[in-house]
Amino acid sequence: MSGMETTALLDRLMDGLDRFASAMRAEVRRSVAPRGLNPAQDAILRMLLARPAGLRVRVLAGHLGVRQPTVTGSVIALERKGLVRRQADPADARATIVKVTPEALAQPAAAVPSLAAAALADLSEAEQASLLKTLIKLIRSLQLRHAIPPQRICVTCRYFRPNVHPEAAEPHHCAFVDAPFGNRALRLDCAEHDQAGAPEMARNWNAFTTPRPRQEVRP
Amino acid sequence: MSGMETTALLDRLMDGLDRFASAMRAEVRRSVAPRGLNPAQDAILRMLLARPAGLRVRVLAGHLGVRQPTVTGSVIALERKGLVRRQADPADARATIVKVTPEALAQPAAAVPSLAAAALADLSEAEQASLLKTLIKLIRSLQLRHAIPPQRICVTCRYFRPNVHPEAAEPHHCAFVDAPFGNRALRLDCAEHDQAGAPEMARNWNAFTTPRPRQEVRP
DNA sequence: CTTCATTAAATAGGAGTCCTATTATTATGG
DNA sequence: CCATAATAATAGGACTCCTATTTAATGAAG
Repeated sequence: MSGMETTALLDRLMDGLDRFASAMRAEVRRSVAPRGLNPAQDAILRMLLARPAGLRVRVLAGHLGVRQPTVTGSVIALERKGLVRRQADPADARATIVKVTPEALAQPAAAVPSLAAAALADLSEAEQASLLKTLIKLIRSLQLRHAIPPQRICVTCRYFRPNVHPEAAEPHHCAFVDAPFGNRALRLDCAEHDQAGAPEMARNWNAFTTPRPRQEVRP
Repeated sequence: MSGMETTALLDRLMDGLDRFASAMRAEVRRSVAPRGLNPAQDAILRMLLARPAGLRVRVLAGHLGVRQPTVTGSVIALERKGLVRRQADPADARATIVKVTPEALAQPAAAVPSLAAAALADLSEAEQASLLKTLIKLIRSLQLRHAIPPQRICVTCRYFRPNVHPEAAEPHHCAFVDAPFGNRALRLDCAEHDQAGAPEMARNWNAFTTPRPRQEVRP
């Protein structure tokens, strides 16, 4: 506790994250503009590129933290551009499944040198690994609080064996590829992810997508 | 180098930051909505609250990473709500200075318990301090690359004496308040900040606000 | 002093993001 | 079979972003 403590540490952390994130956002906006996209469309596209089987509109909304009609709008814009197509879900005729088109798969990812990436690259290896570990903790926390839907991260994976090689530089083990790995290899959205336990989370994670009780606003 | 290395570490870091930032954004949207604001307006307001003397439209645009007409629009919306007022800059009749009104100052900050803040609070003290230090490094990198305008952070301050107490838990020293402090007290936007050296940065930092050469887009 | 390029902000116009209803349709459980 | 819940689409509105243009003030050069 020092005399310098004029702002809470948490506030400064939020500020810093917000600041860096806003720079990232501005860069994304500029880098996807030549392709005729914008950040929301890019986010949908990136999510779908990692899931060739497609996702329901509702699930997309959950992952992006927006409402269903917002996603519908963006998906329609992407459909007009030929990057996405919608089809009825065979398992439920009410639902729509959104998939990327082969054209979207063919488009190479942005080759724009990102200044945010450059800033991250300036950090030491150790600092990068530690930042990734911290980020994963944060994301996991948000999942447990139902603030965001479950990600396909190592920590929740059936194949994940944390710290089984305590002395090694790569203490964790992935039983799927049967290989040891370290913090710097922890995944955030692994295609081979298999949910371990806690199925009630999967059931509840769309809670935040449902409208909450109407605020009484006095004009 | 492990066999697990399917995605570059930098990509995962960007992903993780993006993910947490998007959750923060969604929370901000929901928490400021009852006040009739939205994230962009909130960002302008927070920036101005830390600078009672007001800022020019252009400077605001630079800090937020958006174009000047965008800020003009948001400021007009805030003016309608009585939270901000515009006045001519006495030093330059072309310029407009935007200031918060006493009403805006009177409004208490959001008391909404933020899940993002809770996730950060879950981290250990050491992890929080290390995250703050990393964020400041990242922001400093972005400044040096002219990706964002100079912040009033300790690292660029005339009063900052880094690591003058090498053995102590609070190794740095602030010559303004004449007190030692540690990484967890590093400031991101200090009202007492006084720019040290490198005045050419202050001159160049609006470079990214000026339109860049027109992209040749073949329709 | 007068021109002229530069700079600051506002304006116009357009695509898209968000929201809250509301509606049409399909699923599901007494 | 029918009430209820769930899925997505639609409508309507405020706002965010952009580019391009206009208006006005500045500052430097002849």
